[in-house]
Amino acid sequence: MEYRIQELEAKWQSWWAEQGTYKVDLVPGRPKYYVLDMFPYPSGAGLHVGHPLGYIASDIFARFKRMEGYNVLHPMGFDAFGLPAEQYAIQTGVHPSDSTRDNIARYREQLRNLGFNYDWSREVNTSEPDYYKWTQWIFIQLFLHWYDQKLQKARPIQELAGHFQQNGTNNLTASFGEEMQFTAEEWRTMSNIRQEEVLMNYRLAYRRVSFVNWCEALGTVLANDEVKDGLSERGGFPVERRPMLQWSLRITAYAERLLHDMEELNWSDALKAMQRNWIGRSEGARIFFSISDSNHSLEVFTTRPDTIFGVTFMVVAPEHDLLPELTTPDQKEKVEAYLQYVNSRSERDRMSEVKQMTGVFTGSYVMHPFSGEQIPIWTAEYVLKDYGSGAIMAVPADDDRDLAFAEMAGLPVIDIIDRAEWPDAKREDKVGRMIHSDFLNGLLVSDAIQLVIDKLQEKAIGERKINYRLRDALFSRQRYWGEPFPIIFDKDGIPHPVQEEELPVTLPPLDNFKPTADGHSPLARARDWVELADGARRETDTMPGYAGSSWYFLRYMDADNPEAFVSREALEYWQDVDLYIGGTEHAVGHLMYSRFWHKFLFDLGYLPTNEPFRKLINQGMIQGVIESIYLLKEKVNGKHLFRCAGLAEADDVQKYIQIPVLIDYIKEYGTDSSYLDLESIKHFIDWRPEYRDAIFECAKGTYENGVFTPKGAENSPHLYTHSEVGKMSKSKYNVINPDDVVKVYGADCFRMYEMFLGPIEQSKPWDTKGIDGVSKFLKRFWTLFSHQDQWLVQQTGEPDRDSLRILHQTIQRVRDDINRFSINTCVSHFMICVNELKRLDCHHQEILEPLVRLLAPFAPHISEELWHLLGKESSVHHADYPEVIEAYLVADEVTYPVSVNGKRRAEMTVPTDTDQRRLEELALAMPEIGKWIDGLTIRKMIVVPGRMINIVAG
RNA sequence: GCCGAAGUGGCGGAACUGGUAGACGCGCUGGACUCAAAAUCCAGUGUAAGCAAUUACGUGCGGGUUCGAGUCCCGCCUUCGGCACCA
Repeated sequence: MEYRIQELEAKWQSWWAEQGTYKVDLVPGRPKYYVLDMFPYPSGAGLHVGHPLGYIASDIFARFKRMEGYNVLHPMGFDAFGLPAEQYAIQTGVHPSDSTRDNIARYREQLRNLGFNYDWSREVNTSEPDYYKWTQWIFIQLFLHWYDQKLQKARPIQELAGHFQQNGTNNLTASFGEEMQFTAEEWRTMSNIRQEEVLMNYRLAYRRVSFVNWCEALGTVLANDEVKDGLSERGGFPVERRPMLQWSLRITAYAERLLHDMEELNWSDALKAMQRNWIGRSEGARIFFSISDSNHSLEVFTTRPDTIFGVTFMVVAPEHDLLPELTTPDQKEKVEAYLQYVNSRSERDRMSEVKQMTGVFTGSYVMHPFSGEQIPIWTAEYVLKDYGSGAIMAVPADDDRDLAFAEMAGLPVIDIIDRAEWPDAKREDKVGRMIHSDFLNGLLVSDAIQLVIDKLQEKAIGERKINYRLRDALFSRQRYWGEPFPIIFDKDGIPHPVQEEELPVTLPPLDNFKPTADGHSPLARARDWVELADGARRETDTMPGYAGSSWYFLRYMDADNPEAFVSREALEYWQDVDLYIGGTEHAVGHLMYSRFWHKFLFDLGYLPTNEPFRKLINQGMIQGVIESIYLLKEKVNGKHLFRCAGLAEADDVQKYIQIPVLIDYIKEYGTDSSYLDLESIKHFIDWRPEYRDAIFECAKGTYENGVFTPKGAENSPHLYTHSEVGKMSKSKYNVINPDDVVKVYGADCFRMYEMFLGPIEQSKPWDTKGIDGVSKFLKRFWTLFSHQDQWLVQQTGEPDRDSLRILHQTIQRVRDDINRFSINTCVSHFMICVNELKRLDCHHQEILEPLVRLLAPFAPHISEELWHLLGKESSVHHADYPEVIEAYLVADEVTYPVSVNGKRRAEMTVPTDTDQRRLEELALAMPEIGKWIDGLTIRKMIVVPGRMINIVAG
């Protein structure tokens, strides 16, 4: 029997599918285990070798858990709504649902090729109406609820209306957008429209005006990272910040729980730190400064109320609501000019440019609450509208930015903290004694903070407050390929949720996917769909990419249920995700939104758990090498000129641009000396015909119009390319498809090789240098069973003790390493085991049979084949995990390193049960040791049983 | 700038709680088989000196703790990833 990889892998993949080997059902009484992968966006480029890294690890773990006796849920699906399909549709006219369907088919095939144990009967696709019906349903629930901070729980909006009816805003503990105060009487006399507006201020899904990066030329809203220097990254068109009425989700209501509940999760500290920083909780006070010559007051948030006597100016954000009112006629021109400047800058620009302070005086003043002094109000872009109250009290003596601003604007600085007693303290340490601070003088900072807040409270102009950096999530997109909102506006413009029976609200068919000229979603083109009876209209925005991915892990539990997003029965059994593996790029966004939705559904009583993912592992990225050649920016005699990397770098790289080359054409790809030869230049020209007439120059000569003119005796050019490590992406032409690797080496080999590359958390560029080692290992493993046409497995007699020891040692090591997700070292253990068994010429059934089971999670195909060749009928993947028999692990002898003063000088092999005193005697008696301790006094002997012996002499 | 992760042979990496640094694999060198090659098998392979036994040095750099440090502590350097001028 030969090891025919391709044949054998295809055979078992079909068999597993026919047998439903990986299908799972609820089995009451059997312990569950849920292993989840972050589902992919099915892009046109197909799956590349980076995707499977995490999938292989989770596949191994899921199989391992199943063999240990767990009922394992291990599903896969597709995050199928998204911008690329829509852009492809705009370019080619292919409907996003068609391209998405094709891409998914390809992904599914590629995943199948790798032998993953997904239960495909549970596949989800976020772009299918059966799925997004429930995304819409969850949105409606968010719309119909508000958050009660006192009960720390979402509650139905009717209960809030009831509260208003009875008490107005008295004793209200709701999360809200803007602060409101009214009596029950006032509520009752409000118009219906006004009441709806008020309720909108409290709903968990609500509409508000948000500033977006609007690009007129592209007719669309851009994300922060799509904007560079006030211009769109694509095309370089101007971008302005424009207010738009859009849907948002009140994730801020859950800030405290999102922060607090993280403690119990089995996530890395680094990841928790990222989420913690994102939420950004800070304790401080809100203070109201009364504005001179006005009956308004200016609210600020500060973490340092103790520094109130150091305030020398106030700053409001350029978008602050009160700014127009604060601006005096003689400052109007300056303020407006400044606003125009600010508008041209994206949020990212405003945040990244630290050095240069800008801002203008508004002309108004506030009154200091204690000294009564007049303090000027400025506006400056370093104060952000969405953080705190959008205004600060500036204390240049104790804040670097305020100081920089004061220096720029020529404003005074008042020292208020004496740190003489804490010479090493920095500002952020919050220590010191107050000076120049009236009633605070001499107090410690911490005491002063409390005293100031108390005084402010007495005067009713301030209070303690906890502030979060976290902002509400913008939930509207002006796009086609996303979930439509299940919302209808009546003729008064009041939004109403669609009746549950009418869900899903499906996307209307369209053939033009461009946004409308006035910036509305392409859905606005579908007049018949938008316009309803009685002047009612549908919402035309769609939901963002993270809508469908915020709850998909729940749908897998009960993927086809038409009655509910998931049945109670399935939830009671599967509970939550035990292990979630995915990339760090989703560390904040996706995980935060999922946790928020999960908690919300928990509040409504739909879920039994309040956190979705118990344990999380971030896999590293497998990067690619981007290969490019240097093109001289200036044409030479009207022709393009490409130069070898060596020549261009010796010249001046600024004069060149880099043109990426499809890596298939590169010789010695991924090495320092990757290059193009004659043949590859021809390929390149066929691929990019616009460079047909270009000149290619390298040290060996020049290529032009199909002719190579050598400088010396060479007959081929050797055009060195520029190589850099980066993301694998279609646009860099460096995608490596796992199918190609599988075709040559087989899926088992590919899987084990990716694991063998190193720890899963680590990022590394793809390279196949070591893959032969893994391939050889699998072949050697096979030869333990069969060589040429001979079946070697021996069924009679007892295996020898050495073989048994090796087997059980391997079982123990592999099991322990899987448990700590050290999968790369598992592969090494297997290699060592096979090497040893080969050396011992062991072919015994009692050794090989458990070994097949042990290898099954890693190399499922070869294991299944050998398992059946051993005469088994059912799948190896349903077999029990092999057990370690401790008795076999004990070796008869141990080898001790013997050190003198910590340096290893000799080795000593003794029976395992040698006692400590005897070990000391033997070590001291060794001739190799004698010469090192000669003439010295033995001060101490250190013996670590089973590990080492150290003689301390001096 | 801040936060996070990491620096170990020619390369990927191993060393779980402080205990033989370099497991395992690639590559390389030599040998066996072969007309030859591939494949396979055997041996060697951190650096330097030495015929050798052996010795010295060696985990980014500089200190420290310890019988003993890749691992712990202090100070630096470099690379990668993330980001918030957060009041």
